[in-house]
Amino acid sequence: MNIKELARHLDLSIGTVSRALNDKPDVNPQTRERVLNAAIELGYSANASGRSLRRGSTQTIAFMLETGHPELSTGHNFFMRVIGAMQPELHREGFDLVILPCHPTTDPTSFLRRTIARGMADAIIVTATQCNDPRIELLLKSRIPFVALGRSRFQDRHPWIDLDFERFVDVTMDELVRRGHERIAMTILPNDSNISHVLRDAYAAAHERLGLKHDPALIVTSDASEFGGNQATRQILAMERPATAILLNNEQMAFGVYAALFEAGLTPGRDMSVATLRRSKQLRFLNPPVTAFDIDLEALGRELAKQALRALRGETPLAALLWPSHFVPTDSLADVPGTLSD
Amino acid sequence: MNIKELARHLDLSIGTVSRALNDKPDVNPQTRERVLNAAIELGYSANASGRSLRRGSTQTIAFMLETGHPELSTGHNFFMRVIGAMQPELHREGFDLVILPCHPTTDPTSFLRRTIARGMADAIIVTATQCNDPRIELLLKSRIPFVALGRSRFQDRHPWIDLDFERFVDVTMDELVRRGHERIAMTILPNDSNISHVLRDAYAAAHERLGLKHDPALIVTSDASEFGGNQATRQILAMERPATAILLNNEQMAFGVYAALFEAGLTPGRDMSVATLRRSKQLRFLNPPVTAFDIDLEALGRELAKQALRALRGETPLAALLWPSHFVPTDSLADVPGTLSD
DNA sequence: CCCGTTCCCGAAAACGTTTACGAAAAATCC
DNA sequence: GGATTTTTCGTAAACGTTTTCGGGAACGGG
Repeated sequence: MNIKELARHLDLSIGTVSRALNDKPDVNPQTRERVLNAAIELGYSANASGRSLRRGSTQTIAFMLETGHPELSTGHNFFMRVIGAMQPELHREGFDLVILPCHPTTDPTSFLRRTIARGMADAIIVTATQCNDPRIELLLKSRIPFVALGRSRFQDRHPWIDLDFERFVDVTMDELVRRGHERIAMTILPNDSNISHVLRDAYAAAHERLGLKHDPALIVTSDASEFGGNQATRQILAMERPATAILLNNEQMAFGVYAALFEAGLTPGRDMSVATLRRSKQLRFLNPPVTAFDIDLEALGRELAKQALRALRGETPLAALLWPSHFVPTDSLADVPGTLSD
Repeated sequence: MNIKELARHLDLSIGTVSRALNDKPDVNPQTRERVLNAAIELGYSANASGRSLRRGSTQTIAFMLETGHPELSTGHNFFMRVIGAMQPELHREGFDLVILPCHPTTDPTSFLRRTIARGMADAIIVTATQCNDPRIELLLKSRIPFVALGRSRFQDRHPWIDLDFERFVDVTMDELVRRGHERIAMTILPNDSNISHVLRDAYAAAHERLGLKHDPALIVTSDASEFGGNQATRQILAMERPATAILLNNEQMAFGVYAALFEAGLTPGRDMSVATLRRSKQLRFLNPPVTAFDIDLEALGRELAKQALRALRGETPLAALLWPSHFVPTDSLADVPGTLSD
C-alpha cells in the first residue's frame, strides 16, 4: 500500500494525495477529507525511506545507548525512565525516537560515525560522557544537532543536561560534617567518565570549604554495582582509620555496602553513614533506607526531548542544565559516635 | 558526501562505485580497491534512506519495547541484557538493531501498525506478550517476519522464545514439598500477560501432581516491584493460615518480601521460604540470598537474533524454545518448622 | 583478419515520496 | 462579458541508491 495505490483508489494524482496528507494548501477541503479517510481505512502511512529521501530528514531522533557494560547495567533503569518520557514528547511534534544499542565490543565512535554518515537520525542524544569524549568531537565536527546527557570538555559548545553532582556532594557533606564526621569516603568509577572528574573536584572543594583534611585514600575506585559497593566498603573498613561515612555515586552499590557492613557486625546508619545520589524505590526497602536525592527522571526526559528539538530546529539552545534534585535525608545518616548533634 | 561525489572524486560512474562497494561482480579488482579506500578515506557510508528505498529493505531489525510501565520498570535490566547481546550478532550479518520505545500513553498496537506500514524494519521483536495479543494478530496479518519473546495464543503460528516458567514452578515446588511445605503462595501480575496464565496452569498442575490441596487464595495478584512483593507478603501473613513459602515471578519483589518479613519479626528462609525466577546480582546481597534460576540472557539474546534472521530470510523457523535455566537453591528455602528433612 | 568470448564500465530506470511549476476551472471584479 | 484573480489539481523533477542492460575494449582461436 503506497501512495500510488492510494491515489489510484481515490482517482487522484499522487501529488494531490501527498499535499492532502501533509496539510499543504492548494487542496480542496472536501478532497482532503476524502484522502484522510481513505488513508486511515486502507492503513496507509508514508513509507519512511521515500519520505526521508525526498525530505532530506528522517523525523527521527536517535538515543545512543552503550549496553552490556557490566558496570553500567544498573543504569538501564535510569535511562529507560528518561527515554520513556522522551518518546511521547517527541511524538507530539511528529518525531520518532529510536534507541541505538551499542555493544562494548564495537567502538562507540565509529558506530556513531556510521549512523551519522548514513543519515539515520536528524539529531542524536549521547550519554555516559567522558571528559575527553571522541564522540562529542565527532558530533561537533559533523555539525549534526545533538544533546549530551552529561558534561564534557566541550560542554560550552553544545547543549547538555546533567545531574547536579556538585550539589550532591555539597549538601551531603554539609550534613555529615554538621553531624561530626571528618573522614568521609567517596566512590568513583574506574573509567574516564566525566562524573568522576566532577565528583573529585566537588569533593576537594567541599573539603576546602569545610576546612577538612583531604585524604586521597578516602576516594575509592569501584564499579557502580553491588559488588563494587561491597568491595569498596571492605576496603574502607580495612583502613587503619576507617571512614565514618561513605558517598556512593550509584544506588545499586548501597546493597553491597549494607551487606559488607552487616558482615562486619556493623549497623548502617549507626556505625557508618551512607548516602547515594539518586533515590530509587528499592532503596526504601533497605533498613535503614538510604539517604539520597529525589530526581524527576520523567521531567528530565521531557526536557531532553525539548532540547533536542530546539537543536535540530536551529533555535538558540536553552541554557545548559544542572538538573534539580531534592534532598531526602534518612536514618542512614547519623552523628559520629561520641558526638552530640545540635 | 554521497555516492555521486565519491564517484566524481574517483572519476567513475556511480554504478561502478556502487557495485564495487557492494561486492558485486563486473568490477576490476584494482578499481574496487581504489573505491574501497576512497570510501574509507572520505568517510562515505551509503545513505540509509536511498538504499532501503531502492532495495525495499532496511537491513534493520526493530525491538519494540514498552517503557514506563511502573510494574515493568524492573524488566529493563532483563531486556537490556538481551538486547545488548543481540546487537553484535545482527551486526555481523549486516543488520542494525533499533529499539523502539513505546510509552504507555500510546497504544502499542497502533504504534506497531505505524512502524510496519512505514517500513521501518525488516523484522520485529515483540515482548511482554499477552495471551490474546492484538500486536501478534497484527503481525501475522501483516505477514512481516517477527519473533516473540514470550508465548501467546498464536504461539504455534510464529517463532518465539520464552523462559521456562513451568520448570520454575515444578522444580521449586518439588523442593518445597520435599521440605514439608503444603501451603505455597505464588504471585502473578495484574494484567493479561501470558506469564500469568502459564504460571497459573503450572501451579495447578504441580499441585495435582504432588497431591496438594489447591487453595486459590494462595495466588496473590501484585505488580512486579518491590512494593508489590511487600504488599503481597503482608497479604499472605495476614491470612488465618499463612503460607510457609512464596514463589515470586520477579527478582525485584524479593526486596519488598524480605522487608515485610523483617517488619513482622520473621526471618526469611527460616520462617518463610522464598524463591524467584531469575537470579540477579542484587539477590546475592540479601540475607539469605534468594533461591532462583541462573539464566544466560546473553545467549538468549543471540538466539533471538538468529531467529529473527531466519524469519526474515524465509528459512524454516527453528523449533520454538523454552529457554534453559539452572536451579540454584539457597538458604532461602528451608524445611517447614517442625519437619525433619531427609 | 575476423568472429566469438570475456571483462569492465557507463547509462538509465526504478524505489516512494515531496514540491515547484503550470494549467484548467472556477470565482470575482469592473 | 471579458479580464483578472483565486482555487484546485496534475505533471514532472528530485532525493541517493541499486541493478539491469548494453556496449566498447581486450583477448583468444581459427
